[in-house]
Amino acid sequence: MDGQGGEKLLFLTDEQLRQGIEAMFFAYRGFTSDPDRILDQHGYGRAHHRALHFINRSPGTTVTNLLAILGVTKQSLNRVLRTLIADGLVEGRVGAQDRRERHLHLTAAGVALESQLSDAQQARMRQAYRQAGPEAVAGFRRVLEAMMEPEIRRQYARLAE
Amino acid sequence: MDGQGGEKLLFLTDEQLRQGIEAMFFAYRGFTSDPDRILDQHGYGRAHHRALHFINRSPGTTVTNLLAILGVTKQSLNRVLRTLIADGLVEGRVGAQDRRERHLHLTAAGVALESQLSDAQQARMRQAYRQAGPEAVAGFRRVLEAMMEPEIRRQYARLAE
DNA sequence: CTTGGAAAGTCAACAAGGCTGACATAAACT
DNA sequence: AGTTTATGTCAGCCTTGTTGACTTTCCAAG
Repeated sequence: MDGQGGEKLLFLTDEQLRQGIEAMFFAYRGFTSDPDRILDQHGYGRAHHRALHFINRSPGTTVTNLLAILGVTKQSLNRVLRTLIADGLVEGRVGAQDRRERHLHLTAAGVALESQLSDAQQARMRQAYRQAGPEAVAGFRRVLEAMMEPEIRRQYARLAE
Repeated sequence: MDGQGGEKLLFLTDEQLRQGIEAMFFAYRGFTSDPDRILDQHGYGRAHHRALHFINRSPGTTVTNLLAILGVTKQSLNRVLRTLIADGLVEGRVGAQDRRERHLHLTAAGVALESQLSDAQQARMRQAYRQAGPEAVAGFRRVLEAMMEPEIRRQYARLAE
């Protein structure tokens, strides 16, 4: 089912794969460049952006949840979270049922910065989507999903619910 | 040409863009995970991989060329290049016409490691391409290209020649 | 033939953001 | 009462990015 089942798949030459790899590399740079500039002005880095993004996405999420999504150690995340809380962008509320948990929320200031970052990144994404067309977008999403680790893909799908 | 030319483009909701952003983030993690594991065993990092990749791609390229492609400072690149040369994976040949330039080449050992990294990354890419199908791949590429900085897109196109 | 400037390399210092390991505390569970 | 879980924190290390200053080499133009 592979030898000739891949009628159109014969085009998967070494060179094509290599170009796909390079496209990912260069595109990811573009993808992060706008938020990076904004973060820089505020003295933050990409790690802060990621935390803000996912707290905004799932308000009330716990630290453990966030660790699983971000795939970093708690020490690494804590360093970032500590500064965001100290700067009044994030709030950690003690859990109602389980009081060990901290439920993370953005403050008004946190929402403001997240929006600014999000707007910049979304603007580029929108431009790319428009330029490529709706069918390209569907393909883009399918390939990206197929590229994720299965475990991560599940979390990704859960977020999109 | 934009106001209503986007018949199908009305679907660009905030939520869709957000999912695209998350897909990029998670997919990039998958994209780098296999090479990362191999690099770790050799005591190298992603920066070494990038250097090996582009030297392999454009044998005889100069340090300045590489700097432009990688978008880092020469000090940063030099540190990586120095270890690769010391470890006998890369060779820097003095330029024939302009003897200030170093023309970079992989040694046999360099080619071996690059292949190992490349094979791992290509395997994932191939699997994702097959799973998503040829039309999705075309769309994937179009969106990625539209996401790059224009300057970078030109370099990307030049590489693909 | 001198001099300006480009290409390359090096040293030092610093920061972000990963990591490990060890340990503390509070709360929940058994 | 004892164990497990969630979180936080200290200390230290690594990679990989940065800036700034400086040197060496060497081409090319005056």
